[in-house]
Amino acid sequence: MNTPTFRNWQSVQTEVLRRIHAREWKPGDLIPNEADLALEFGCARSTVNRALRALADNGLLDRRRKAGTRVASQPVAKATLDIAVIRTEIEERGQKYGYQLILRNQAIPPVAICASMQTGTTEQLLHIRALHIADDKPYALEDRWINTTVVPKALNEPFQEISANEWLLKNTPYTNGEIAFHAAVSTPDESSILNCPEHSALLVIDRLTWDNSLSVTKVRLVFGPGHQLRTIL
Amino acid sequence: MNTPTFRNWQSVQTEVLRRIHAREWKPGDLIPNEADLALEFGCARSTVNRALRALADNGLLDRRRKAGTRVASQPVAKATLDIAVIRTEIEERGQKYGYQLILRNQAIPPVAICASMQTGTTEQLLHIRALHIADDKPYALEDRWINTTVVPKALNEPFQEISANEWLLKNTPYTNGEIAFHAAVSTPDESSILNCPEHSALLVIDRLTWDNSLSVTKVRLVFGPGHQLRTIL
DNA sequence: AATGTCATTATGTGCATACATAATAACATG
DNA sequence: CATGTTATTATGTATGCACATAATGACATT
Repeated sequence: MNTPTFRNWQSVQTEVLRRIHAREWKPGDLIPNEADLALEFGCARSTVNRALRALADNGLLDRRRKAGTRVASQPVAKATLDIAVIRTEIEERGQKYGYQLILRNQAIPPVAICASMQTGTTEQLLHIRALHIADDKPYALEDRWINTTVVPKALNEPFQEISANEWLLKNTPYTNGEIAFHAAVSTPDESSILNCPEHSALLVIDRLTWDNSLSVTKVRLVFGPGHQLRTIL
Repeated sequence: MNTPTFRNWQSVQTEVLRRIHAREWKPGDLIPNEADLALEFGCARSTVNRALRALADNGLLDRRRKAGTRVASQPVAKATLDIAVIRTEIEERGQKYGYQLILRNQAIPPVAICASMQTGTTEQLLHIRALHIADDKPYALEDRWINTTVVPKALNEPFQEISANEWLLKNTPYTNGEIAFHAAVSTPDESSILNCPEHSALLVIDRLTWDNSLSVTKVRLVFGPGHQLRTIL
């Protein structure tokens, strides 16, 4: 059997994928080493390396020095959700974006917020509540605390036209963050703002971002009923 | 000022990240080309390329041939959720895993399922309902349809001990899939199985996987109240 | 048997070079 | 002036080579 030669790393990747899908290499199996594959595919080892590294990044292969490369036995599917600016998200779906500021003041947040943001319990933060609107219908309720020690410039922003969501993403650097998704029953308050029946099930996203060891902002986004987050595997 | 030399692609990446965070390079800015950066950093162009490519993969940079590399103006945060086998998920949190099969039969699915799986409306599929249990408490309800034309071997599986979730991930190849998250109010049925109050807000994951153009399985996972999906940014 | 040493091995990475490819700008031509 | 051609430029990638590094196993030593 004469194997065709694979000229680029994508085609090598495709062929390796094919073998995994066709179960020629089963989960847990050790696959040939880079040098051998390079020989077989008629390309350089670095080309094979590139292909296998990409697959390992996607969780399909486990690689360890000396131990070799094996097909992941628990093929962990990685769902990558793109968290964009809400305005962009809405506009990309061809809907009209609207925005309405509900509240903007400085206050001492509840202790739970203080604790997670690691700010003092006597420290005032900037509190913003706002509604994002798609095609004149409520889309998501944003409830945010901003650490003004870290982002003093936020104090000069009215957030009347531009949402804190958008302003912060454009103007504030951050190094890392956490994000969590869960479902919650709507409070009377949320129901009236989002114009939905009480006790609706709402998708909630909590996000907390840090600049090095200082908390920048903590935000809760409550989406209207039926909202879906989707992505491909 | 004498610039230190950067010996590896990670340190180049770190330095580029620093400049972005420090706003030396702002969103939308064009950054120097690879050759210049290589010169500045005292390394090879391929090293710079590796670093910038990695950052572009993470959505922090936009790169286009000839046009050059610029800092992403809409820094789209990418939240990567690892979707593992539920048993593993539970065990990794140090909890005891339990499993209970509720239903296993062959039936013609509702039209909505047929439509999304692109199977005929007269075609019988394998229907599985099962409960995943963490520390003796209901964790998630799995409701699944399996295309037995594609996975005939599933017909020989009792799914009494091993969940369909786990069996399929280990035994069935797939090429692509879709996944969606949303919140739903519990039905009476779900409430009793998950042992939660009626009208609880539950996190629901719908997943549909394909092997090339044939649907493999469609599954709905309904998690108990309070369940969170978390990841880091 | 337990422990330590060392050679071996497979992946990880850096570098110089070459060429491919996409996008753009400059230019020429009708 | 519009349009097509060409040169230029920055990224994309393949290759061969070298060396780094982690993990392993074989072997020796206690």
